[in-house]
Amino acid sequence: MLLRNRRAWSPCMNECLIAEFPLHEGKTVTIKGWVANRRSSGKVSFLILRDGSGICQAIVERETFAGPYEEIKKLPLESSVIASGRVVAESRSPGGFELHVDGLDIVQKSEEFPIGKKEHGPDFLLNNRHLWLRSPRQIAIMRVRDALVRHVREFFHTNNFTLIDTPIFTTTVGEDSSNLFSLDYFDLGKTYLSQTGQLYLEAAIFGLGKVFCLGPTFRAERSKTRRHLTEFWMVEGEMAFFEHKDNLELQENFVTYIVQNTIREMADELTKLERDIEPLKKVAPPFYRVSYDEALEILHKEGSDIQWGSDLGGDDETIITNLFDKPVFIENYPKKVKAFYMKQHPERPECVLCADLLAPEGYGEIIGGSQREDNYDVLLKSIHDQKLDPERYGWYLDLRKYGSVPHSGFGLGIERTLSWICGLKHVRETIPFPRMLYRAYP
RNA sequence: UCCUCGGUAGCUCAAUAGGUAGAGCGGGUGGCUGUUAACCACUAGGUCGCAGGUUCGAGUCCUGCCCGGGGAGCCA
Repeated sequence: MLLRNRRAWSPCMNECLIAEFPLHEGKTVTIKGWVANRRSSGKVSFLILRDGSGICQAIVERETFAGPYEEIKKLPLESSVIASGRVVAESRSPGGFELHVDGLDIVQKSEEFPIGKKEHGPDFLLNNRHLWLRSPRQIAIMRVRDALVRHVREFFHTNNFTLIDTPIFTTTVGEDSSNLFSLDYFDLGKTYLSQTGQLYLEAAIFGLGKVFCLGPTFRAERSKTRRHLTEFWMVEGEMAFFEHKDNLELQENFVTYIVQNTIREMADELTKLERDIEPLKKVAPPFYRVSYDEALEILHKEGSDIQWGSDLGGDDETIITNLFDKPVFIENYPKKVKAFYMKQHPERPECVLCADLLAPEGYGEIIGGSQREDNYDVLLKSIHDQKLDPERYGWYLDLRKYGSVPHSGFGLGIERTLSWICGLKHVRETIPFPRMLYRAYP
């Protein structure tokens, strides 16, 4: 197991983390944590302790324990404690070691903990998200999230990308302003919470070549499905001199890197989440590439009546992903269903050079990407066609005047990707405090 | 915004054809030398989402509203 230093200080000589028990077998140690569960059997009490690094069973025997045995026997769940005792190998204890307690201080005797050992409904759990985060399953998901984000950053840094932090308040909208959260910005009027950092990344490539951003993104879509949050995290990459094909190759390498490293490092957590990782092991370049036109053919064969020109719906995506055992790119969508900044297809002006990446097993879209329109006149026309205000895009149009180059980029949704990796039914469990249509508490 | 399902004890749910509101978990009390969401016994706990209506009688039927789940559209 990978041990990280979670201690800021160490006032007790023999204080250690539960995760470090294998190094302290036979020794007397002190741990600080919470009572995750408790059982007793007359003369023996078993406390399941959690300290942030792991869990272990602590055993307190009435005959030998010097402290207030009866109080400990009834200690409410989630009470905070400092326990000292000898570390003993014990196969019946989670983690393989148990603590034979000889001293136990109660830091705080908990009130009755709302989240019990049996099932709860989503409404109750989400209202108690601040407490739900202590559950083994939620702890596992947060660990996988941490690993995923770490590998995302690692990939970009090892591939010579520079991190660019893009603004949260924006006046230039990436797509349709009806889906933006707006707010009053002093005397300047309306400003919006960012729904993408892409336009700003495009400005940065001229100085730095390859750049990425990772941050929260906001969508005021009134959608409540297992795939939607109003606040979610997105990582975006933008590369100068990358054409459409280069963009897809980078994306397959990127997704492969983050998936393979995360499942390798987080095998224990994924087991806890009962995720069968065999399908994830197949994630390797090349991914399948299906054009929008081919996708329509497939869908028509499967009985869909989708017309050319409309976007793929959730059901359509599910049909396609179920036919493939690896992620699938859907390329070259009709221009009219995509954003104004996507580059027109050189041979088919009614289409754009773009691709969405659909994750298998029914998880659907995790990446949206495209080559960007680098021609000033074509871009200006798109802005007009989509009835956007060209004045607000002055700076963005400028980028096509001073050494414009072919360039491409993509954005990957952290929560959807994590949901796929963890095999979850809903993205709400992938973020510590989910923001949804009817939920902004806690 | 639309479609659909639901709201009964702290939590998860049950309540047959309208006829005295139940269980498991959690809480309390007691028991058990090693347990694995431990177990056993006893016990407390309810404005049946809210407001009207039908009825001798409504958790159950009707109307409106509120809150939530799932989905559509839209998207990562």
